[in-house]
Formats: sequence, structure tokens, C-alpha cells
Amino acid sequence: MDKLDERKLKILQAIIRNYLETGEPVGSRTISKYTDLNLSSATIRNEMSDLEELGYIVQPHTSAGRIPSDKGYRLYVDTMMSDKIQEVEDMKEVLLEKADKMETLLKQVAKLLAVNTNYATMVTSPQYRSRKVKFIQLTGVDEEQLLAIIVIEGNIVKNKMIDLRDPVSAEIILKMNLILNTFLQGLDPSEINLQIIKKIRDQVGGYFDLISDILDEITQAINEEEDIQTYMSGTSNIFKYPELGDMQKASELLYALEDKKELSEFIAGTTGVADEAGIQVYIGTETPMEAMRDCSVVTATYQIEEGVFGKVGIIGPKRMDYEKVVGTLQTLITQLDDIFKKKT
Amino acid sequence: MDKLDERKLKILQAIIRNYLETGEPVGSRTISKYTDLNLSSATIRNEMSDLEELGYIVQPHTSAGRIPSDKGYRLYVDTMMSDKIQEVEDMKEVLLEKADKMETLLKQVAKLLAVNTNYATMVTSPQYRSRKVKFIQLTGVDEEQLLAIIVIEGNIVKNKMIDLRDPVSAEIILKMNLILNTFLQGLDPSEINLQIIKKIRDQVGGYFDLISDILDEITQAINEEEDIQTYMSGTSNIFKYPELGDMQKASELLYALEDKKELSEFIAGTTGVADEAGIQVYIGTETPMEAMRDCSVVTATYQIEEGVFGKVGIIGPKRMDYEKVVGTLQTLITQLDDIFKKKT
DNA sequence: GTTAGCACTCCACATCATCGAGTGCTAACA
DNA sequence: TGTTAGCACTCGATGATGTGGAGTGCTAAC
Repeated sequence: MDKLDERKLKILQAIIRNYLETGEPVGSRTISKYTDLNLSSATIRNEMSDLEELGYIVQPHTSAGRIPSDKGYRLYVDTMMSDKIQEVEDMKEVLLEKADKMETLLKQVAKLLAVNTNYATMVTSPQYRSRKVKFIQLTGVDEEQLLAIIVIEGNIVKNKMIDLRDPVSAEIILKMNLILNTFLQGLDPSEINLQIIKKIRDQVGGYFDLISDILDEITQAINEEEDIQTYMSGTSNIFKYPELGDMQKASELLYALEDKKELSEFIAGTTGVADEAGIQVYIGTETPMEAMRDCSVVTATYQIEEGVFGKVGIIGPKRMDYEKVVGTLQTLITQLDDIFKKKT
Repeated sequence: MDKLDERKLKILQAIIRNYLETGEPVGSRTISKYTDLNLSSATIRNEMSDLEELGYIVQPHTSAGRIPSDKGYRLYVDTMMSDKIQEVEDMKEVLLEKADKMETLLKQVAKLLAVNTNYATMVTSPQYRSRKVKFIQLTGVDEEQLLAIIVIEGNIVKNKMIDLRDPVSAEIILKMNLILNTFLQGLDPSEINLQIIKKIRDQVGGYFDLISDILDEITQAINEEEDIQTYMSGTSNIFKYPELGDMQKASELLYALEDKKELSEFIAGTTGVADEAGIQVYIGTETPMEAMRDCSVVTATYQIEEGVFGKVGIIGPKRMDYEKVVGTLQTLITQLDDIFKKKT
């Protein structure tokens, strides 16, 4: 039913392109000149009337030009976007310079993207699927404290300080190290059950309180909500787009962006992989967040290693430059891949 | 020269109080009714005229009421603020619940403050003055990687992964541990010089490359810009205050807030302790940041232990409720103190 | 099927008048 | 000398009004 003929497609594309650039409703005369169709404005008007009836464009009010509807944008990003390869400056170098630490790297990514695109960006820290203990190390720091280092599969390192009720000798610590590693290696938290705890206790012989403390801390460290951090940047960019910029909307939107929880859940949860590069586009009401009804969100997935991945999201007005955003994300993901591969 | 008599003070106070509440210029008639001075509006007008001449209040335009100037606010917070003790709900419990980790705790603090005050808040992570190595531990993770754990005075734990060019035996690792600790304990990075490196090398005998790698990572870990994190919350609150809320100003301000670097430098650098509780108030142009000329900033210092402290800042409109903010910060600081004391 | 022409719509913008809060000043009063 | 009532004046905020222009839809001619 929605079959659009060649000409309608061309006109729709022209409308969208133009609107993306100017942000103002586009009229029939503009299109008549803008395209190479050599049609008069009147003809265009007829076609536009059809396109409106089909729901691809809307009129903000009678006697204004047309702007794309969500449906129109959708068609555009799905089928009409030109794959112009982005000549984004090589981001890798900028990134590597600062890549001493994952956290810094991700912050840097968010910032870089924000500066490059002029939209708001967010990056979530990688989520680790596996939570198997790879390695545990207890070390006496001083008389009162024990440092527990837990390495989880994927080389995530966690440390916990454990308060000692009574001093513990170096031998005991060594012994515990051995025993803990023997029993816990390769387990994930759900597998650390009473039986295992009992075995450990038997082996150590005594120090019940201490063992409980230690095991508590270890399981806590592993489970630790794998604090999906979200790093944002460029939120103030939304002021650059008048259609988001009236007090009301801007404040709502910023408020929503600030509530990182909901947002990151949405972005992290964008599982359906739409695109070979894992890039997904959400237009207007396609996002689950009310405050974003006038926005579009583009997400991408970066992967650190098998099963360890995080998300990158760009939030902008519906009339965002999808080509550029998608292109930039593509190169970014590629370059991140390179970085992580080298690091491993 | 600026001696204000009792009556002028009372009037100024009334003006400020009123303006803090309403946010609108206050006229003479209002004051005449609002105060218990029993003076007619005409008299008030004369006094107001004087106050204006002295620079404590200004008129946005002829035939509008007066609003306090920065100087007026300053006088107010310095001498006229009532010390009404804030009956802030006990924040301790809320905080302790989540206080498993410093980072989470601080984020929580920022959020709590933002919700409580309806202003924008920021919290900087504690800064450690001393950088002395307390303790180093190398552990082989697998054939290719070595985990270095560095504990710095104040029990800051850092870890670094070190790629191994060739496998290293457990004995060697043990030996290195011993040697590294012998030579590096109690030193800060500036003291790790060539001489010491040479000594270490001599002792280990061989493994030159590895030792360089390890020492590199260690010094890097210690120096690591002690990433003064800043956690912000409630930035969208600024929309609640119309005087900050016009596009232009709001966007500037948000932009400035986003540039955490400058902001946190300012807030972290607020060294002069003005108040017995370490609370400082910056009004309007007293802040070093241009974008904040219409804002006030209140900062406080929390201390974790001797020499380890961080900052809390509240950013709001000049007509912020100073009493409440200062009060809230005071209780917050007290409660944080309690929390940290208990933890130690 | 396409186009020129035309009446019509509606927003954006500027102009204008009005209203009211608040001032400064003067003159009278205690 | 300090206080007050009265009054003219200022100036922003608000709303009504008018005008111009961009753009549409429709009709009739090509």
C-alpha cells in the first residue's frame, strides 16, 4: 500500500535533506528548484499532498511548508541514506594518548564524539557477561587490614579492604590464598554456596569469622552491580537546536538525561542488532522515553573481547545528520576495535 | 564610611529576604508592610535611595523595585543570616545504605544534596596529599600478564596489568616483590630516581626490561593525576529559576558546568577557609567563572582523614536560600565526618 | 500529467495603546 | 529634623491590531 514511486521518493528525500540542513519547514518552490526533476512547484505540491496523506511528512500548520514525520525519517534512514564515507579525522591517536585507563578512555570517547557531532553523547562502561573468578590474592596491609584482590575473567581487577578483628599471621594468609584459589577458581558467584564455604572452613580450620568476612567481600566485589557507569558529554549541545531549545522541552530533556539510570538502561538494553555494525537508530517516539519524543537516538556497540561489550549513544534532534552520525560511529567502533585488539 | 544604621540594616535585610522568596524586585510599599518598623513607604523610599547610593541594592530599571547587589548579598551572608538550624532529615542513613564504595557514596551525596536543595551540586573525590608507597605486590595472572598492586598511603589501592614479553617464574616474582618493597616502601614518586632503579636492578640481576616496565607502571599508577573525579547532580534544576533560565544564560551556564575541569579546579581550589565549618560563599562575580556571574556558589570541605579531603559545591542563583544551603552543608559535613570516622 | 494563476490561510513581526507598579520630589506636618 | 501624604512621571509588561510574506489548495488551461 505504501509503495512510493521513484519520483515521490526523490521528493521525500529532497524534503528531508533540506529540512536536516535548515531546520525550517520546506515548501514546494524550494524543492522545485532544489531537485533535478524539473518540475514546477505546483506539481510538487500535488506530490507533497500525497506524501502527507501517506504519513511521511506533516504540516506544522496550514500555509507552512512540510517537515518529515517519524515515519518519513524512518524510511530515510532505512533506505535512502547515502553511504558517504565519513572522513572523520583519525580519532585513534587522540584516544590512545589518553587511553591509560578504561574510564578515562570512555570519557574521552564521549567528549570526542560530542565535539565532533555537536550532539549529546553517552558511553556506557563495558558489561561483563562472565563473572568467573580467575584468581584471588589476599595480602596483609598492616595489623588491622587485609587487602583482597579479585581478578575476574576478562581481567577485571577488584580490590576490597577487609578489617581484621585480630591480627593474622603471614602463614595463615598464605594458606588461605592457596585454599581460596583452589576452591573458588572458575566459579561464578551463584556457585559459591554453603557447601563450598564449608569445605573452605574445614581446610583452613578455624578463623570462621574471618572467612565469612572474606567470602562476603569477594561475592560482593564480583556482584557489585557491575556498576554500569555512564559517561555523558555535550549535553549543552541541545541548546544549539531551537526545536529542542524552548525552556520547557530543554529542561525536560536535560532532566531525563540526568537520570542516567533510565537512560542507560534504555541504551544498554538496545539488543536487537539492526545493522551489520550494530548501529541502531531510534526516531522520536521510537525511544521509550517520553522526554525524548522530539529527539533521535543512535546507538552503537563496541566490543572489548568476546562477551564484553558496551554501548555508545548519540542523542540529538530528530533532524540530526544521520549520515554523519552513523558514519562517525562506524569509524569510532572500528577504531575502538583496533585499540582493544592491540591492548589484548 | 559604609556604616549602616540599625534601620537601614533592617530594611536591607527585609529587601533581601523578600527577594529571595519571590525573585521579583521589591518595592517600598512591600517593605513598609513586611517589616515591623511602622514606617510609611515614603520613608522607606528615602532609605532605599540611600542604600542604592551605597551600592547594596540596585534598580533593574527606573520604576521597578530594588534587588540586592552582590555587595548586598555579601553583607547578608556575612552578618545578617539567621543561624536557624536546619532540620534536615537525617541523611546519614540514606548515605550509609549505599556507602559500599567511595564512588557510590559521593554520587549519592551529590544527588541527595540536589534533591534537598533544588540546586545544582557537585562533589569532588578526595584528594590525597601524600603519595608514599606503602606496599607493592606483584602477582602472576597468567603466562602473559603480571598484576601489580600498589597501595599508597591512605590505603588507596591501584592496580596495573603488565604484559610479559617472556614468562617469568614464580620465584622471580617473589624475589622481585621482596626487593621492590624493600627499596620503594615509604618513597613518593619524586624519590624514585635512577640510583634506586640501579640498586633494584643489581639486586634482581637480569630482567632489565621487565623491571623498567614494572617501575614505569608503578610511577604512573602513583602519579595518575589522582583523577579528581567530580560528580554532579541536579544540573537541570537551574531551569527552576527564571533569572537563569533564558536560553542564552542557561546554555552558557550548563556549558560551563559540563567543563568539569575548570569548575572542579575552582571548587577544589577554594582553599581559604572562611567559616569554622569550612563553608565558603561566592556571590556572583566573586566566582572566577564568567558564566557564573548570575550564580552563587557555596562550597564545603569534607575530610576523610588527616590530609585527605574533598569538596562539595552547590551552585544556584544568586538569590539562593543561603540559610538553608549553609545549614544543609553543615549537617552533611558533620554526618560525613561521622561516617568516615566509623569506617576507619 | 503538468503548469500558471489566484484566492486564501496563518504565522511572524512591528506598532500602538493601555495599565500598573514603583519611583522621586515637594510640601505639609510633628 | 525626620516623617508622611500626594502627585506627576517613568517604564516594562501585556494585549490588540495591522501588515507582509511564505506557502498552500484549487481551478482552468495547456
